[in-house]
Amino acid sequence: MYTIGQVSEMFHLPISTLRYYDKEGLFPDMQRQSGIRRFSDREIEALRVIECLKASGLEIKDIKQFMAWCSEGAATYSLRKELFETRRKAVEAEMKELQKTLDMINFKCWYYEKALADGSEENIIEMLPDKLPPAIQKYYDNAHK
Amino acid sequence: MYTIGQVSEMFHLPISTLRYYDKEGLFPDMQRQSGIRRFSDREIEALRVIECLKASGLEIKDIKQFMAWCSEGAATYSLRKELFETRRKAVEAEMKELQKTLDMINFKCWYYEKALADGSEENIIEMLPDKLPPAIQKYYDNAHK
DNA sequence: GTAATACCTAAACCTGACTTTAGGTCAAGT
DNA sequence: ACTTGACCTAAAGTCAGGTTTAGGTATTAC
Repeated sequence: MYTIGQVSEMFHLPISTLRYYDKEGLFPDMQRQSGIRRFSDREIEALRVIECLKASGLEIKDIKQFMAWCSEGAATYSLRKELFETRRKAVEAEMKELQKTLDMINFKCWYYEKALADGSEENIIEMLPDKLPPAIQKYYDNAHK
Repeated sequence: MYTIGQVSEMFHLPISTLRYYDKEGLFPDMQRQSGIRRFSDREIEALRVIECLKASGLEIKDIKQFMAWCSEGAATYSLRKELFETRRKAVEAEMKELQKTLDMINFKCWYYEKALADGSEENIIEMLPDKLPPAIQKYYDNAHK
């Protein structure tokens, strides 16, 4: 059992954020002792899942829905499983997007390195798109698909 | 040369967003013809870079700074290069975060699949953390590091 | 000539996720 | 007794990144 201050330190989250999560219904079963929140292992695990779902791009109101399902027991296993499968697809898509972004960034890093060495961008434009170093080719392709 | 409507279709961005970007200074050199914006190749390329920098997590006001550097010519090559190198680090970090998130999601998918097969979560808790299927082990480790 | 389109601006509005403020309770230490 | 520290609430404020609204111009289509 932990106080809000302890949980705040454990997760490096402001107390105000924990209270906000609680107000939004993310800890539907949290107990209180004369008004004071008691975070049990259940809430600690919930918080880990909250961070995961948030990082996957899920909104607070949908995390609330998930937490409500958790309170409902075995009847919602398949809903919960489907939610995580949808999250998996979303995260995989996001990672692909980020890989494309990284490709373009790498191209730009190469580009400015060349511009710095040349003192101008002129000849870089000229050498595109056929004379690119092979390692840079895909970044260019990606950036100009 | 394109009108705002054509660019809107090319990039699948609302016209209001393009005007907002312009207002925020993201197209510092855009020309107008009797009040109407003319998007040249320069602005089209700028828009590609804007999408890249946005996807990398950069804020609009910092993208504006970058676009201003582009207008200043060769004197800012190294600033621009450093910006992209910083973006590379940020994106790489974000991808690592997303991989951890994905690991936990995969664990949860496995968990609910097992819960559904068993009809209860009881025995799953019991079989943790030593008897996990090897393919799932790292997801659990990650989720409970 | 008038109606439909496509463009324009300034300013207000919106959303999600918090954070801050203002005021209050309660237990422990001095 | 009284101050300190950790907790509490409701409500207002903040911020980024847009979107919507209200009113206007300019060109083409009939």
